[in-house]
Amino acid sequence: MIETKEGTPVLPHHRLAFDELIQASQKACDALSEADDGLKREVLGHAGNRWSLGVVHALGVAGTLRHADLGRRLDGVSQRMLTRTLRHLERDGLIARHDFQEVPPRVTYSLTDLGRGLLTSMMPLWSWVIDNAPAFRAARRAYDADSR
Amino acid sequence: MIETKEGTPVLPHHRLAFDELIQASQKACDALSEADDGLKREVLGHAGNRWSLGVVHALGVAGTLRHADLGRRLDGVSQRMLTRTLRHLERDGLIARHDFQEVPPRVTYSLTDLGRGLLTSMMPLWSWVIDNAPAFRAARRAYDADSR
DNA sequence: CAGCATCCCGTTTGATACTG
DNA sequence: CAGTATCAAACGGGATGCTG
Repeated sequence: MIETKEGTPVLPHHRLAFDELIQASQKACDALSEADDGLKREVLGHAGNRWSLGVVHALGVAGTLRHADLGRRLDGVSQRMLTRTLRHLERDGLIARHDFQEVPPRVTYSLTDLGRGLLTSMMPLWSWVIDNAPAFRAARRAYDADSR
Repeated sequence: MIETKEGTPVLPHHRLAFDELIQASQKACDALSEADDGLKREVLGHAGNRWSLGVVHALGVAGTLRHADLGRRLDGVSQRMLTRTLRHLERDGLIARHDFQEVPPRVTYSLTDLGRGLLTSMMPLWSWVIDNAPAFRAARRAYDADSR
């Protein structure tokens, strides 16, 4: 069983600065719930997707890339999953697909303004994950050690 | 086929402010790749999880909640999925579980500092999604109309 | 080159019933 | 009350082969 550990700080009451952020978060959630609850996870779902963030990031850095270029930059991706990912991102308006209608085929992908917005909005979260990577690993170890 | 539409602004070159953010993103990605590439998606994967964000948010607002309380606040969740979600969040050190060892059973959950950090770091992304929800729906409609 | 079709596997999610 | 057990369905992800 997992108990509250002395090393894990669990404050009985919130800090004031955090409370303000919670208020904003509450408002944000309510606004989303009214509009479309599914949309939230659908958009944020790209974060949990294995390749989506890699594609968005690669396009952000390179500007415009072809299918094969992306496949080379994303280590281990199959054509099938790359195509699927690109379709999903395109469907959500995050990337733009440009088919030159040539033979041999030439298709390029680039970020839309929406895609750039997502990338920039992800930045704080991104850096937070990096800063707290050690904390995550420590939590994992503690959990695994405890459940043994 | 989906072509680049006139209504979808696709800049051939990047804007300067965006470029700087990309630089930072590049650095962030490199830092993560060196450390542990899997960790990134694993942590961010909570965003794509159906109930994780709801749990984190509910605990952020309420402070401390019991299993049944959470079940009531998350509309449509089954006990099974709630338990699974709580275990995953606990394993990653985002929430703390406190078992009072009483009869009848009493178990409470609350955010750890790490969980609070995630919630606050998600805020910019959160509000961005809300601001751009109409744009997403428009993109969806355009895509669906085009692929018909 | 871009990407679709097919088959396959493991995970996620859920409904229902049961337990300490 | 706070779970666990079980079964079934949906989805994500990958390997391979084929097409315009």
